[in-house]
Amino acid sequence: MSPPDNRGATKSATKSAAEEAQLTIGRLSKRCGVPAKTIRYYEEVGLLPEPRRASNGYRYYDQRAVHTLRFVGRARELGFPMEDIGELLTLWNNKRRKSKNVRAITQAHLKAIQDKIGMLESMQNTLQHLIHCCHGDDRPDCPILDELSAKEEDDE
Amino acid sequence: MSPPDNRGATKSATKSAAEEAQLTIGRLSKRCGVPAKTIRYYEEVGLLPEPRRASNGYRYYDQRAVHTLRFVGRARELGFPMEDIGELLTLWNNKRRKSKNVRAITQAHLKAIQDKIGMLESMQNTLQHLIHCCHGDDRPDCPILDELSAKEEDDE
DNA sequence: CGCAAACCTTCCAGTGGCTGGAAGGTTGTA
DNA sequence: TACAACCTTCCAGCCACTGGAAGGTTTGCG
Repeated sequence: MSPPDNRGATKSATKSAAEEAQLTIGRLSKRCGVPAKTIRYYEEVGLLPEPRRASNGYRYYDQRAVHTLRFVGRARELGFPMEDIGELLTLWNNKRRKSKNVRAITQAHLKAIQDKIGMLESMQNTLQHLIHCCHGDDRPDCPILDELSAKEEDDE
Repeated sequence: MSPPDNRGATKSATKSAAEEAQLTIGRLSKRCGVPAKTIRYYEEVGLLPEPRRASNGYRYYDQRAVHTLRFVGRARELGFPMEDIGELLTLWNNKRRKSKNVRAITQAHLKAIQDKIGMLESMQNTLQHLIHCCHGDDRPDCPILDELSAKEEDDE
């Protein structure tokens, strides 16, 4: 039932750096800025490997897990979908990778981002125009509603 | 078991325009550019009123439904969330509305859009920089992966 | 008139990326 | 020894659909 080793090594500098501090999920969470729930979720969907379990069932993580989770966290911040991140992790762990594969994933993701920006900017332009046209007072006349309910010619 | 009235009035100009052509969900779908599945969904979540049902169980829609669904469709194209659209519909149907209420909803939505654009542009900038730095060849060295795995100082 | 294609119906499940909460066991601290 | 603060699993929900199964109805054509 006892936790295995020096997981509380944060304050003691006596332990050598080579001895890996084992982290509970809560500590890993704080270190990487990723909620514990999310870490479990990443594990469940196969993005993160299953960590060692102590006899009490607790997950214990090593330093490598910290790096991996930070990698995932940063990739998520850049908006990469989980599927991409899985591939990026594989490439990251493969010393014989070709950087063009990494680049291709990134390029495709960038394009997806740009497409989204384009759509949002189109919405933005229309909305700004509508807001500009609307008096925004106590009267009912409203170009915004007029635009939303505008008739358009329909064939068929 | 017989459909109620002149739902096939598309070709005959003999019927007066005042007589409302009743549309099946499929026809309404085509007229408004919204999938039938989505129309049922909108009804289910209360965004659209329940239409008349013929004795065979089919939904039949009148001209008013066409206008409403187009309104919803356009609002969705502008990215309004369903909750907002519900409020916009209510205001649209209220002749004593105040246009400032419409404007406020639109303004808040615009801000949400702009926030999203800001985040995406930040991602875009980083991604462009990374892609620019990466050779994208057959060698493993990759600034993109370097960036994602960059160490940062951690307290605690 | 018969038959197949094209409709329509309901219900259930899945998408992405978490997030909240319940119910229960374990650990750390005063 | 009490109790907070962890940890565990499992289930449900978010948004706005979308897909598919299983079954009934209508339409168009030979």
